[in-house]
Amino acid sequence: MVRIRRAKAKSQEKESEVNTIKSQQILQGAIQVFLAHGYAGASMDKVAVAAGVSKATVYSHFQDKEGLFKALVQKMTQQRFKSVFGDQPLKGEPKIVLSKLLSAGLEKMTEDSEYLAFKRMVIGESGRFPELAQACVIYMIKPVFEAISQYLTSHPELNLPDPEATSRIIMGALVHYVMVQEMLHGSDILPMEKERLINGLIDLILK
Amino acid sequence: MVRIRRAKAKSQEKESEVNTIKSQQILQGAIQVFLAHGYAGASMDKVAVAAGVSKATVYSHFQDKEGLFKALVQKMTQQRFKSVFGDQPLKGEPKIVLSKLLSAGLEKMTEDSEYLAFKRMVIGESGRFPELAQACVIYMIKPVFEAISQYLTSHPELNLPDPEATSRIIMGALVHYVMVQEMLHGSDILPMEKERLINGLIDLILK
DNA sequence: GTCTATATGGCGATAGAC
DNA sequence: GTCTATCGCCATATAGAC
Repeated sequence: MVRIRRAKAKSQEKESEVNTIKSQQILQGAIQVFLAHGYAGASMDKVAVAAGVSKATVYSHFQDKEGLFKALVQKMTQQRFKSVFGDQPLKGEPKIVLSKLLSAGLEKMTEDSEYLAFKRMVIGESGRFPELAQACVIYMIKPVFEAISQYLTSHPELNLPDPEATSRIIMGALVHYVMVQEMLHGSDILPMEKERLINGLIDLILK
Repeated sequence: MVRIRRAKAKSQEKESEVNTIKSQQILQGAIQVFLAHGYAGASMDKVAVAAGVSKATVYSHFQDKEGLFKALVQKMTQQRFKSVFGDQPLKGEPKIVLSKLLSAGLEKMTEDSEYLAFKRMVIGESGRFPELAQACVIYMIKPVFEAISQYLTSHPELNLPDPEATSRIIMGALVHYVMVQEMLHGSDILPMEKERLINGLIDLILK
């Protein structure tokens, strides 16, 4: 896993070519393979086939397997945030805004199987690739946390003693629900309608 | 990954020998290796070395790599539940009981690095081993959910319209907190004291 | 730049000695 | 039952032709 590099290795890619069509084509193939098999289970042969190029071409665009993996994760983390949260500024009456926001978020997370596979992989590899896990926190989790916190803080009529803690609770409830129902395949074992979770949350907040 | 078995393969182990000292010794070595490297990254050679036996001995106790992995996960899921939840029947004044329960649970989860590694692995492999993920739901998540639900339900003075949803919210807040701070190494990026989360939760519930 | 072909090594699994 | 030795395969990574 950890490997010696020539001194002064240039971050992880060949820099000048990161955004060529071929590079994107390879990354696209790599996404399929890594999401399906995980880091260790993904082979550079499969990536090459999925991308429609030869294995040597993969190595000419990315330094090695680890570099390809890191480029892949960084790319996905950044392109994910846009879709999870619309660019809505979060304004309006709390009960309605929260209700819409939470159900939209839940729907997005449960429907999007690529998102599920991505989260699985990042969590699974978070012990061996801590920087990638942190990138996920910075680019996906933190922005959502800050948006919700800001909204809650700007509504003092909610009487929340700690809006940031509340924001964490909201995110936790949603993400954990998706984790149990979808990622861990628990929907038959511990069934619960999405609406119950959302209403339960809103009740607690507005009560 | 999926492999053909002789017809009538006996579940996954050699049954009569599951609880021999050698089997436990092998499982102990396997735990170290699988938790450190994940399923695909773990090799039977490493397991044999970690267990202090030869590779052939590993194969004489477990049918193959997949069988060993499944035995390992089942063993860990079951031995975990005891420790996460003391056998306390959850009685007493809500504010105190909840406060103690939540902080004890958080402490256990954040401190126990083996628990973190185990969750990482189960989630990471949940796409390729759905039955193992479900075992985790049945033996670890469901009992906790039911204990909390039962406690909340038995305290109608809390005025909770949906104690089961509330139970989910509590678990979600705690588990997600641990996931962000510890598993994803986010404690420097999104810092928050445990007490703030717990107090935030209790405020919402008792409010 | 991209290919085919290959080197080098580790992997899962088993045979056969004891 | 447990070991050592080995088989056959697939992995990462690169050399060299075009």
